[in-house]
Amino acid sequence: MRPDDESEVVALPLFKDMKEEGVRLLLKGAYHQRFPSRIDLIQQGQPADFLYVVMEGQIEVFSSHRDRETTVSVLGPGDCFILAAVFLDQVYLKSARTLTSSRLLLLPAGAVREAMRIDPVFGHRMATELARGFRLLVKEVNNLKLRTSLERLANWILQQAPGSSPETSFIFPFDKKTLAARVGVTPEVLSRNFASLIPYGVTISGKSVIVKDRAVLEQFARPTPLIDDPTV
Amino acid sequence: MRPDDESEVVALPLFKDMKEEGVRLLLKGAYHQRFPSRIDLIQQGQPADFLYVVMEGQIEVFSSHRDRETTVSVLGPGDCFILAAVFLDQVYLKSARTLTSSRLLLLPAGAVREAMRIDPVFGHRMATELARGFRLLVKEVNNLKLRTSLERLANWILQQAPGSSPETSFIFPFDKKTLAARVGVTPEVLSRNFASLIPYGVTISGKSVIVKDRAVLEQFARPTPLIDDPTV
DNA sequence: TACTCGCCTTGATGTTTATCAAGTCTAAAG
DNA sequence: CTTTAGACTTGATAAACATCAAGGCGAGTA
Repeated sequence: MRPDDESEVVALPLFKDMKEEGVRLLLKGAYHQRFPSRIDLIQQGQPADFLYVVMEGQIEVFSSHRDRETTVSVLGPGDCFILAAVFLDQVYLKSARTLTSSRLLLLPAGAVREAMRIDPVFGHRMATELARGFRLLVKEVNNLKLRTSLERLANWILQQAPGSSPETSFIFPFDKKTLAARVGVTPEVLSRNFASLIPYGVTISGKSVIVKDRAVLEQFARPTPLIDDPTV
Repeated sequence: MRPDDESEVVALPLFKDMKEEGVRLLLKGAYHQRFPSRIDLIQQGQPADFLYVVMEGQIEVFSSHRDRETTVSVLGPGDCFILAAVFLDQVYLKSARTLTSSRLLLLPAGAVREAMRIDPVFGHRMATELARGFRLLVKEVNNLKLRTSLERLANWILQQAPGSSPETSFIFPFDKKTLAARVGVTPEVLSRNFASLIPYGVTISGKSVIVKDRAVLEQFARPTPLIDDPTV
C-alpha cells in the first residue's frame, strides 16, 4: 500500500482507538484497490478470504438461486460487507459487484479474526457492526413480509427524501433496475408502482423524484421507526 | 434462584469456560422462570431489559405492523433471543410469546453488556451468536425473495424430515397456523400448498407428515446449503 | 440530422397469494 | 354421548405480482 493510501486507511473510523499492534496486523496482508464499474467482487459459496470495506463507490450485494437473483443491499463509503462469514470462517452467502467505479479495502480474514481476539476495541466494534447488520436484516424481513411492494417503494422514497419541509426531491442513487431488485419486484412492476404513487404527489422524471407533500405520501406509506429508521 | 436451578443454569453451554466473576455478574439480577402457554413475553418497541435464554418449551418470535403479523422464528431449548437489542441497548424490533409452557432464563441487559466487556470468552460467544443469527436472517431473506411459498414449504418439510432413507415422516412441531406465518402465507394458502405437494409424495394426516421419497420432493424443492443448511 | 443501443414504460395475460364465506373435522367439556 | 369451540379445509373471488411482447425515449455516435 502506498504511504498516502495508508494514512487515509489508518484514519478510518473503523480503526479509531485501536492499539498500534492490531492495526499493523490488519494492514499487513491488506489490499487497497480500485475496481471498475460492474465488476464481480465475490461469489456466494466461496470461502471468506477477506473482509471488504468500501472507501469510495457503490457496491451491490445480491444472492442468486436457480435462475432468480435479488439485491440484498446497496452499500456506500464506510460500509463493510460479509463480516459474518469472515468472523465464522465460512463461505459467503451473498455475492457482490461494483455498481460504479469503486475503491475498496480488503482485510485478510485470518487477520480480522486475530485482531478481534487481541484488541478488545476492534472486537467490540465488529460485534457492534454485526448487531447493527442483524437489526437491519430483521427490518428487511419485516419490510418484506408485512408490506406490499407499493408500500415498500413509498417508504424507500421517504427514506431518500431529504429535509423536513413538505416538498422535497432527490436523484435516484442507482438504476431503476437495481432499485426494483432492492425493493423485491421486477422492473415492470416498479414502473407501474411509480404510476400508482402519482395520486400521492410523487413525480418521476428521468432520474429525479419529486415529492409534493411528505405528509400525503406518509399517510399512504405509514413509515415506522421499527422498520424504516436505520439508527434504531 | 433456587440452588438446583442455579446448578442447571451454570452448566449451560452458554457459560462454559467463563471465569467465575462473569458468571456471578450475569446471574446476580437474573430470573429463572416458568411461563404458561400463549403468554406475551416482550413487545416490539420496548427497551431491551433482558436477554432471554430458552431452557425448555417453544417461543414464537414475531413482528406486527398495522393489522398484519408475521412469525420470524420459532425457538427451542438452548436458543437465546433479542441479543442484538440487548447488546446495542436499543428497543426490541420483535415481539415474543410462549407457544407451549416454557422455562426461561432472563439475564439483565446491563450485566450482559458488562460481561461481554470483561470476559473475552463470553464476548466471543455472543459475537458468534450474533454472526450466526445474521447468517440465518440472510438465508431467510433469500428464502423469501428467491422462492415461492410452495418451494419454501417443500424445503421446510425436507428440513424437518429426519434421517437419510428415502421414506421419512415427522410430527408438526407446532400449529399449522404458526407454520403458515413462519412460511409467510395465510393458513388457507398453506392448506392448499399441502394439497399441491401430494404429487411429490407428501401426505399430511392430522399432525403427522409422511414423505414417500425424499429424492422426489427434493427434485421439486431444490434445496441448497446456502439457504437450507443451518450450520453453513 | 439520422441511427442505434439500452433503459424504461405500457399492454395483455398468466401465476401466485390474499380475502371472505362456508363448511368439516377434532378434541375437550358437559 | 352430545355439545361446542377452535383448528383446519375448500370454494369463489379479488388483489398483487410475474412474464412476454411491443413500443417509446434519451444519450451517445456518426
